[in-house]
Amino acid sequence: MVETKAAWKRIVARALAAHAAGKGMAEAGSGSLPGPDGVVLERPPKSELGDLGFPMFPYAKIMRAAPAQLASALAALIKGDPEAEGLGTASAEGPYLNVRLSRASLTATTLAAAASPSWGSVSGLAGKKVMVEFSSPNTNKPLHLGHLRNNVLGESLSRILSKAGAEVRKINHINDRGVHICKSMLAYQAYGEGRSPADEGLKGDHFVGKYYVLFNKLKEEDPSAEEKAQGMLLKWEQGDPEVRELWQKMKGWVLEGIKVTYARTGIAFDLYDFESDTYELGADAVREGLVKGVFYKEEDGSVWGNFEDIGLDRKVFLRKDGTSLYITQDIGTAIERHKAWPYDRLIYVVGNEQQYHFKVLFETLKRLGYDWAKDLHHLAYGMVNLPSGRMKTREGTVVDADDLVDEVAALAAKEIEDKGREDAVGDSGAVSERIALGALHYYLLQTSPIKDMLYDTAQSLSFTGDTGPYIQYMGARASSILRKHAAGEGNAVKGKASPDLLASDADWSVLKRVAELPEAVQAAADSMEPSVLAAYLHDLAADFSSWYRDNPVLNNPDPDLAASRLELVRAVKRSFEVASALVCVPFLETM
RNA sequence: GCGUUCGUAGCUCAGCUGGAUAGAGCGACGGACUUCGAAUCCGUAGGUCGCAGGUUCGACUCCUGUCGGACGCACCA
Repeated sequence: MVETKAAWKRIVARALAAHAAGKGMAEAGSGSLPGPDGVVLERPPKSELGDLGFPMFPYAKIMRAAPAQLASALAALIKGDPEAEGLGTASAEGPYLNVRLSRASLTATTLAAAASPSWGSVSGLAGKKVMVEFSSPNTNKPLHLGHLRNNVLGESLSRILSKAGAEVRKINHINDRGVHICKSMLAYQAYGEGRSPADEGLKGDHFVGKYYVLFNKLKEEDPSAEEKAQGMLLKWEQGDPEVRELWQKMKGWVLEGIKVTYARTGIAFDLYDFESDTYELGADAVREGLVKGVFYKEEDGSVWGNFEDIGLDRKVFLRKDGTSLYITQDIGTAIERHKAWPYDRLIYVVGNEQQYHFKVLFETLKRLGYDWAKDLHHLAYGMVNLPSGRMKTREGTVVDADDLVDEVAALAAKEIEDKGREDAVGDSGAVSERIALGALHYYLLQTSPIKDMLYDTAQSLSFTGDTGPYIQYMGARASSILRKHAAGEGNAVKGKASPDLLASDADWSVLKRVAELPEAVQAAADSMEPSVLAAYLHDLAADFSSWYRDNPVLNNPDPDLAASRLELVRAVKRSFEVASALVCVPFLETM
C-alpha cells in the first residue's frame, strides 16, 4: 500500500507537470509545482468515491485553472501514463482527482505480504538505536494504576519502535534511595518485629508498602519520626552497615514483588539502573560546566544555572556542600548512557508533572555542549484520575495494580462461566488473565498519552464495545474459522484460492484495512503514540465483524470463493496477532 | 504572577503533515441468533468542535486574545 501510494503521487506530479507544460507555463510555474512528495494524498470519505483522493485546490492558483477542470484534465492525462497502467484508474470527482486501485493486484500482494513472518514491519527507523526509560518505581511500595499506564506505554512504544526497525533498549531506573525509602524502613523497625513477607503471606512489595503507610502511624506516636528519617538517610549515605543491610533486604522484597507484576503483565527490561548507584553522577559534568560558564556559583557555594532567557527559572545543580540533586543525577546518567551505548534517541516515559524538569535537563545538556541533547525526548503522559478525583495515598484511594488485574480477571472468568464456555476455552483461569490484560492495556492505551485520563471502573471493566476483549473476540472468531477449515469443515477445502475472486466491495474494504497495517505501525512509531495502533485494531475488528456476518467463508457455496475468502481471514488474523502484540493485548485463539 | 498543557455528542474518547456531509464506544430507543461462537451486527436520536478575532481558496486542525480545568515554577525525587 505504501508503494502504491508513492507510485500514485509520482503519477499525479507527472501529470501536473505535463499539464503545465501543455499550457506553456513550464518556466513560469515550474518552481511552484509540487514534486511527488509534495502532492497531497488523502482518503476519500466514502469508498464509493475511490480508494485515493487528490484535492486539486493547492494547484488551482499556480495553474490558473479551477480545481474541477484540473481534475478532469489530469484524469485524461493519466489515462496515457504507462505507470498507471495496471495500478488503477483516475477520475475527476468535482475538485478532487480520485483513484480506484485495481483490486486484484493489491489483493495478491497484500495477502502474500501478510503471510510473511515480518508482516507489519517497516524500515523507518532501521539502524537506529533507541533507548526507552520507563516504569521507574520507588522501592517502598507496590505498583498502582498510574504505573500500569506508564508500563504499558513504555513497553508498547518499545515494541512499536522495534517493529519500525529500531534497535531498542528498555531501561528501568529504580528509585531505591531517599527519605521516602527510609520511612518504610523506620516503620518496619518499629512494627515489623523481624517478620518477612512470607510470614504475613504477602507479596514483598505489598509487605513493604504496608510499612510505608504505617509510617503515618509512627509519626503520630513519635513526633520526631521525620527527623529520624532524615537521620537514617544520612546514615545510609555514610554506609552504616545496619542501615544498609535493612535497606538491601527491604529493597529485595519490593523488587521481587514488582517483578512478579511485570512478568504477569508482560513487561520486561533490558537493563535495571539503580539510583543508589547513579545518584552521585553528574557532579563532575556540572563542575566542568561551571568552568565553561554554563553555571555560576552563589556566595554560599551552591551552583546554579540560569534559564530566564528561555522563559524558565533559575535552578540549583549542586548544593552548597557539593552534593548532587535529582537533576544533577539525570545529567550524569544521560551522559553515561550515551557513552556506553551511543543512542540516536533517548525517550523518557515520565509523567507530565515533570515537563519542566526535562525542559531544564535537555537545555542544560545542550549548553554543556552535547550535540545529542537534541535526541532526548520526554514522553509525557497525563495522570490517571478516578471519578472521585485524584488518587491519594493518604486517602487510601490508590488503585493497586495487582488487585486491579485480579479484579478484572475474576470478572472475565465469570463472563466465561455465564456464557458456558469453560469447556471451549480449556484453561479458564489462564484465558481470564489474558482477557483482563487485554482489557486493561487497551483501555490505558486508547487515550493519547499527553492527556489526563479518567479511570472509570465500570467502563474499564466492560468487555463490550470498543474494548480489548472486543479485539480479542474478533481475533478468536477469525481463528475459529481457520480452525474449522483445518479440521476439514466447509467448502474451502474443495476450492482453489484466487485474488481475483475477492473483488466485491465488502471483500475489498477488509483487504484495504489489512493492507494499512504497516502504515499504522509507521505512524505510531513516528508520533510515539500506541493509540494509533489501538485505533487500527478497532477499525480492523469492526470491518471484519460486519464482513464475516454477511459474507460466508466456509459456508460459501462456491468452493473457490470460500478458499479465497479463507485467505483473507488468514491475513486478518495475522494482522490481529501483529497489531495486538504491539499494544500488549494478548491474542487469543478462543475465549 | 509566570510557564506548560488540555477543553469535540448526556458520559469516555478518535479525528493523519489544514481539505469533500465532524467519527467511535457507553448510555437511550428500535430491530437481528434452526446459517462459520450474539463478548456480535444493523438502524434511530444526539455536536454553533469552550468563546472571540486572524491567516487561507478552505480551519476541529495553524496564529493571537479570552474563559475554564490540570500540572509545574524546592539546596525533594
